[in-house]
Amino acid sequence: MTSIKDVANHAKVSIATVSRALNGASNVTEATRKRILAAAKELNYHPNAMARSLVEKKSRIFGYIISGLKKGAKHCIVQDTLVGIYEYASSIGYEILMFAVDSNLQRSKSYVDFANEHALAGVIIQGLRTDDQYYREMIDGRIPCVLIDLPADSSRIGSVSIDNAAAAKEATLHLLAHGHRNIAFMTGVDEASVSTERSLGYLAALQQFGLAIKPEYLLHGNFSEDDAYTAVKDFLPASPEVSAVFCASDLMALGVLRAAKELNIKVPQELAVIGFDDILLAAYADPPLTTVHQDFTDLGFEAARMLYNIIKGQDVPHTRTVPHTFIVRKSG
Amino acid sequence: MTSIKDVANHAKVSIATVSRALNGASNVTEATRKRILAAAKELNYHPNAMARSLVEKKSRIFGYIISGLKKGAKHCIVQDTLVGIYEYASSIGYEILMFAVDSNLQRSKSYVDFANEHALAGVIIQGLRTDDQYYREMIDGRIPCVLIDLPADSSRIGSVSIDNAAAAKEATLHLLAHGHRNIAFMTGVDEASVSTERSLGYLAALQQFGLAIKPEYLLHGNFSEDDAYTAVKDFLPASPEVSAVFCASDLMALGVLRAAKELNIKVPQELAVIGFDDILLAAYADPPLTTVHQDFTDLGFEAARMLYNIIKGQDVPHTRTVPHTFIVRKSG
DNA sequence: TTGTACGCGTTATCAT
DNA sequence: ATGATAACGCGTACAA
Repeated sequence: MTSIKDVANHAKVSIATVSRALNGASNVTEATRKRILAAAKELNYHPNAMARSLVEKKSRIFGYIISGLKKGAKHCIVQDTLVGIYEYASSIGYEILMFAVDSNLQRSKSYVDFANEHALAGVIIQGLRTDDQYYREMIDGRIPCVLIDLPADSSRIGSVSIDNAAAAKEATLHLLAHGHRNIAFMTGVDEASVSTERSLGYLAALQQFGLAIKPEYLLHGNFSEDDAYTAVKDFLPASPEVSAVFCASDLMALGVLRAAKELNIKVPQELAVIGFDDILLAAYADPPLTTVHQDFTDLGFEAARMLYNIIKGQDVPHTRTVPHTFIVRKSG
Repeated sequence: MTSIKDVANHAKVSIATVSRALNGASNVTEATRKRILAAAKELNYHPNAMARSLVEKKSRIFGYIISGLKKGAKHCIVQDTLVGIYEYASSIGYEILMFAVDSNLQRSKSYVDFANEHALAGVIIQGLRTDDQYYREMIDGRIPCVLIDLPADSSRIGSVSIDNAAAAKEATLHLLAHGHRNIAFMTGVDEASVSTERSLGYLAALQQFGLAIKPEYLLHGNFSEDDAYTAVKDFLPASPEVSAVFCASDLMALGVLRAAKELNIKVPQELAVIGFDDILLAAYADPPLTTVHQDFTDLGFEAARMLYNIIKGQDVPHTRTVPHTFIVRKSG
């Protein structure tokens, strides 16, 4: 590999001048800069990323830390988010280094160690639960973090998500506007903040209509298709007055759809079902799912952009709400 | 950050001894090794990846180079593959650095530069066309490569894929066994080797049945749902004798399904449709797609495993065929 | 404006 | 078995 030394020799200058010229320092004659740039191009010189990171004590790499990267996922959330992160990162010459937590792999190190070892410029964290074992250590550390779908509880770190509460309220209001009065809510895992937000939106809508909250209408699906299926399989026959189920994720809505089919309950005639996320399968479900669309690519892009701003010390808001869309299809 | 120096001071030895102890060199007293390990653990020491890579002239990072990472993909191929790569990589303490080509981003550098800058231990390449501008430079370079779905044309590089020809033949034979004699084939982009392989399998099956090859039955869908839709929209009405279409990808099969629905052609009664890949949507299509299942997570895992073997100089085959499954659903 | 020289944290070579 | 020290390629403080 050609190093800065080669360029220096070729351009008849010292390595210091090469470094200055290539990094846009002002104190370099235009003539020598030209010569150096030409030499660099001719030799196809590219700075060694490790050497640079070593001396700068910081790499030009973003870590993308995700929980729940596992085989056979029914949605492309990681991929879609990655597209957005990648797009922004590549626009500023940064790379993406992956880290998956809890993919039941035995890892010898935590993502905190991971981030430190590589002197990551910053990390984007997604899918983590606030009770994760390394969460606090990471966001209290010296490496800038942006969280996707987790609230930022410190001014030092960033957070991007859609307005989950508003979106959930919107969905519930849609059901209410269509005459439904006994609406069940299928929540995800309690430790995910989006679960809380979405249930808050659901409750707010009921309240707006002056409806009483029935605790027995709160179902637990753990963001899992199977768990949701199991939950409603017992619940629906026992609660015939329930005419709609709003699910905190499409996957759970799919589980509800399957249960309804087996119970011979027609959707949407006898039971309206609304999901959340608008995963790819939502539009292809039978019937197609009415749901809240969130654009994970936008989320990823905004997360990366915010991370870079934080790194550069820009004084920008550390919380960003990305627009969502309520999509009415056939299921409710 | 705690460095090797801190550990050395804490354990009252030189940094050289620490390095030896931590890297499992034999010439270290068991007593001092214990002391060093204890110190390392107490100080939560983790070697600086950049410093190590710099001196070793090779990082412990795999590059994952993909073409076609773009927003709104209808399949999770990248994500699924990543899961497999990640699983193997993390089992050997390696990380994954991403690189997307041609996502119409202006990148200042090629993936060859990318790989060199980071002194990648090796790269896994997916979705690239053999006529890609940097392809030869990359695989002729000094960095080990494993290709997914591209044939290896050199003994230095690896290649993993399913047996595309056999799978395509299997699918075509299925149609033939069900009495179809006028079977159209929707191919992908010609520069993708899987297109060639799959059309070869199609042709082999016809030949086995002593059927003539009709060039007009060869449709071009460019692996695109819309292109496939357009292609059959004209073709099907003009060729009523065609009773089956075998598509080189599920996405194209989805396009055919859409066209058939608009043309009021019943699938599978009047037209059998078979896809390829078994993307998530395949099972949810209407009717569910009969298709060839390929496990991208396996593909990724095997690619990473092979890459590591090549790096370690293991004398193993550089071509690996991962099993596929023919899945009969309702469409054909 | 340009060059010299040091340091980043590690591995490896050579003494001891 | 252990320690001192040279490299790895780069940025930068300081000297010229």
